[in-house]
Amino acid sequence: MSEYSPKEIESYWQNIWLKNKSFEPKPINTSSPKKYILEMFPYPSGNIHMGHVRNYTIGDVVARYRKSQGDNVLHPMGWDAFGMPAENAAMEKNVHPKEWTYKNIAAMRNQLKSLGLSIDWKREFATCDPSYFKHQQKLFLDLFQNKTAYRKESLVNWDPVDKTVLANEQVIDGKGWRSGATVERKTLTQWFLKISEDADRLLNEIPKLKGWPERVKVMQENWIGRSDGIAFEFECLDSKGEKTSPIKVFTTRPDTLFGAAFCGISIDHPIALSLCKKDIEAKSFVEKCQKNGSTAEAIDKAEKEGFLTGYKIKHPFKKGVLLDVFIANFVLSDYGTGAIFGCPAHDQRDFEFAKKYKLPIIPVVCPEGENPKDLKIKNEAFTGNGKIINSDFLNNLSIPEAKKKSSNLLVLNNSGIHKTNFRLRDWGISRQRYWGCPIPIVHCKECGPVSVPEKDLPIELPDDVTFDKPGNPLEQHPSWRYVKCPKCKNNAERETDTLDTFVDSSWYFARFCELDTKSPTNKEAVDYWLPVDQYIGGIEHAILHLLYSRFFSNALRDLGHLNISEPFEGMFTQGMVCHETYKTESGVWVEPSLVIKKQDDFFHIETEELIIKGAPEKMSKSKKNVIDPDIIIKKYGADTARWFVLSDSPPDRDIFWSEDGVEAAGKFIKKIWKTILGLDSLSKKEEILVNKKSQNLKQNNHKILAGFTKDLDGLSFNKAIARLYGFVGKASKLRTEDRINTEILNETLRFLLLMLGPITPHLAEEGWKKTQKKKSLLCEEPWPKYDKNLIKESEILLPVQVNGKKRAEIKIAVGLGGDDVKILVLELPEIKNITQDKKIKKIIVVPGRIINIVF
RNA sequence: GCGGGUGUGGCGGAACCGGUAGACGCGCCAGAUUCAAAAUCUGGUUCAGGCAACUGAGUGGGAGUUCAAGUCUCCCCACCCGCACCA
Repeated sequence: MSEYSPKEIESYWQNIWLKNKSFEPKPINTSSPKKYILEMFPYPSGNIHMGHVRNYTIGDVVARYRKSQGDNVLHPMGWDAFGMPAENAAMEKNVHPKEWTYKNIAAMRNQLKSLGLSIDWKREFATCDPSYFKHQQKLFLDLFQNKTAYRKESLVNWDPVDKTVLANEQVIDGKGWRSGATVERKTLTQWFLKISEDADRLLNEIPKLKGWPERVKVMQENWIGRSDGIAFEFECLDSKGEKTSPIKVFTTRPDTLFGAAFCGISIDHPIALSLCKKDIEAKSFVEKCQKNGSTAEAIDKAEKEGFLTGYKIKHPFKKGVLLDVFIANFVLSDYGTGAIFGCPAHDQRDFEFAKKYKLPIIPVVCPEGENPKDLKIKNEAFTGNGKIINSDFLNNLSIPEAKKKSSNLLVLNNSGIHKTNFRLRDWGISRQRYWGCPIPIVHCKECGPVSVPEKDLPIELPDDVTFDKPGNPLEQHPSWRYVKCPKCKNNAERETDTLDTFVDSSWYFARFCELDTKSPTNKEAVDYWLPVDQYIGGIEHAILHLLYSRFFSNALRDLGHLNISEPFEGMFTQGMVCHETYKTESGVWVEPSLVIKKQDDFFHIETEELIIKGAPEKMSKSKKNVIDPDIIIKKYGADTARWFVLSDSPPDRDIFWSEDGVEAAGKFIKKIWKTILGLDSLSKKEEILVNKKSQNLKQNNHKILAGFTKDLDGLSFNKAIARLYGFVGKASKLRTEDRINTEILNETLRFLLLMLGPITPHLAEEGWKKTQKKKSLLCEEPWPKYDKNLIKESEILLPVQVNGKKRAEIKIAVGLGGDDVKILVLELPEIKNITQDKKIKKIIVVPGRIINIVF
C-alpha cells in the first residue's frame, strides 16, 4: 500500500496491540521503574467530545513515551458511571439508568479505542459495577466504624416537587432547575465524612506537591481557608439587665477589642432562637433573612441588617462599658461560634453595619506615618498594618504584640482558648437518589444505624424501579427497603440515601492497581504503583475531586489499605477546546457548519440570514459550537486528530479548533507518510561514502532527537511537533543525487518513526512494519539515544552588535579565544564602516553567544 | 474586594541562564506543474520608508538596572480564571 489510508491501518494496529497485550504492564516485581499515568476517567454520557480527545491524547503520549524509556507503565481506564444524568434519561426517555449507562459505556469505549490509546483495558471497570461498589461499601463501613463517617442534621436545598435535595448549583434564582418550584431550606439528617479533621494535613502537605500547578494549590489553600484566632466569652445581660449565659465569640483580631462597637449573633444562635419564640418582630426579621437566597449574588447584594435584641455584653477590658447585641444577617451560623464582636473601624462588614445603625467607629490601629489625632475612618475600614491607639494598655504596640497581650488576658479572664478555624466544612455525602452507591446501613429503632454485615455486601440497587413518581425510587420499594436489623433481627429499614459520586472517584485510582476480588485494594499492588506519577485532567476538578481524593488516600491509609497520603505526585491540568460561536441577529446560536462567509460577512447557508461571529468559547452543546470527534476521526483518522490537539498551543492553555488547522494536520500526516516511503526507497541505494550532506543530515538527526526528547520530558508537545515539521521538511527534500550514506538515511528514518510513535502511533507502527527488517512492534521499541558529541558545532555564526544593536554576523571556530575574535570582528566591512574614526571603549565577547562593540 | 494567571506579527504560538525577537503552523502573496481546477512542490511574508542594498521602529503602557531587557526591578493598564460576608 502506498496511499496512506488511516481507516484500514488504525483499526488494524489497534487489534494487533490488543492481541499482543502491548499495554499490559509487566509484573510488579520487575526491576524497571514504574510509572502510573492516569487521566481523569470520563462520565459515560454516550459520546466522547474534543475535551476527552485532548485529555486522553496527552496522557497517551506520556504513557507511550515512558514505556519506550523503559518504564513499567500502568495506564488504565474506567467509568465514573453513577450520577444524575442517568436518572434524567430514565425520566425523559423511559430507559432504565443501568441500561442507559452500560450502553453509553459500550459506545464510548469504542470511541476511545478508535483513538488508539495505549490503555490496559483488562483493568477497566465502571463505578456502578457491583464488583466495584461492593468494596466501596466496605470502605464506608470501615469509615463508619472509626467515626470518620457520621450522621448529623444539616440544612439542605429541598425541591418540594421533585422531592429531592438539590446541590447549590442546581438552585437557580431560588428555584429548582428542573421543577421550577421554590426551593425550601430543610433540615435533614445526612451522612458526612470528617474531612475537616484532616484540614491541617491537607493544607500542610500542599507545598510538598511539587508536580502540581501553582494555581491548583492556591485554590485548595483558599478553599481550606485556615485562620488562627481566639475564642472567648462575653459576659451577657438580658433585656432586664439580668445575667444570662455568656456569648462565645471567635476572632482573629483580639487586638482591636477596644474598637468594639457591638456584638452580632447569627439567626440561629440560641439567643436568637429563644427570642423568636417570644418576640414577633425578631421572628419576622429572622424569617426575612432566611428567605434571602444563599447564592453568591444574593449575598453580595444583601444589605447588612440587624435586629436589636435588648441583650447587652460587658466589654472585657473597659470596665462598665456595655455593648448592644444584634441578630445580624451577615453573621454565619456554621463558622466559628456563630457570634462575633464588631469592630467597625477595622472590618468592612462591621463598618457598613455601624454606618447603618449609627454605631461609634473608633479607630484603634493607626497606619504608619499618620497622626492618630488626624486619623478618620471615612469610606472604608482600615485593615492594614500599624500601631495600636485608643486602647489603654495596648497603646503603641504592634498588631502581633497587641494580639498576644490581649489574648493572654482573654485566656485568663474570659475563658479564652486559642483556636484554629477552617473554611472547609465536613463533606456531605448523602444523595436522595437512586443511581448511586447504596449506603450499607440499616436503621433500627432499637439499635440505631447498624452496619450491614460484610458477607451481605454488596447491597445492590433493585432493578424493578420506576421514575414516574417524584422522589427517590428506593423509598418506594418496600421489599428492598424493609429488612430485619442485622443486630436484633427486629423490623428495620435500609438507608435509602446513596453516596455522592465524588466518593466513587476518590479511590478509583487505587482500584486500578489490581482488581482484587477480596479487598478494596491489593496491598502489594498499591504499594508498588501508587502514587500516580502523572495525573491529567481538567481544571474544573482543581478543588473538590482532588481534595476529596487526597483526603480519601489518607483515610485509606489509616485503615491500612494504602501506605501513602498523597495520591497524585504529578498533576497536569489541560486547557479547554474552544471553537468559534455564531449567532443570528436575534441571538439564536447557529452551528458553524451552517455558516458561510461571503466577503467579510457571515450568512446562514439555508435561511441566508446575517450571522454574527462571536468569540471562541469552550465547545458546548448549548452554544452549538461542538465538533464531533467521531466525524473527525472518520474523515482524517485518529492520528490527525491527535496531531492537531497537540500542536500549536501548549497543553495547559486553551486551544482553538479550526477547520484549517485540522486540514493542515491531515495534509502533513500524508506528507509524513510519503517521506517515510521516500526515505525507505532512498536507503536502498547502498551509498557507502559519507559526504558533507550526509554528515549534516546525521547531525540534524541527533539535534532534533535531543530537542524532541527534552520537549516530551517537559510536556511541551507543541514544541515537539514544531520540530517534527522541520525534520520532515528537511527529510522530504532529500534526493538520490545527494548520495546520502545509507546508514545515515536509515537512522533518519528510524528516528522519525520512533519520534512519531507516541504522537501518531498508527502511522508510526505502519511505517515501522513497512520499512524495518525487524519483526518487532514499534510500541515495544526503546527510545533512541542521541550522540551528544555530534550535536556540538565546530563553527558557529555569532551576531555582532555595536552599542547593543545587531550590525553583522561572523562565522568563527567554536574554541576561538576572546582576543582573536576581537581582531576578526573589527576587520568586518560592516563594522569598519560604522566604527571608522570612533574610539572603541570596549568589546564584550560572550563565548558562543554574542559580540558587542561599545563606543 | 482578595488570590492566581495572561498580554509577542493578520491569527495560534517559539525564544535555554538577560545575548540575533517572531522558530513551527495557519492565513496571505508569488512562482512551478496543469487545457483548467484540485492536489502537490518551491519561494516570500513584523511594521513603516525605499527599485534595491539599506534605514528606522517594534514584545500592553511608563520608568529603571545593564555593554545588552520579551526575559530582571518598580509603577500603571487590559483581559481571563478562582474565591468571596469565613470575623
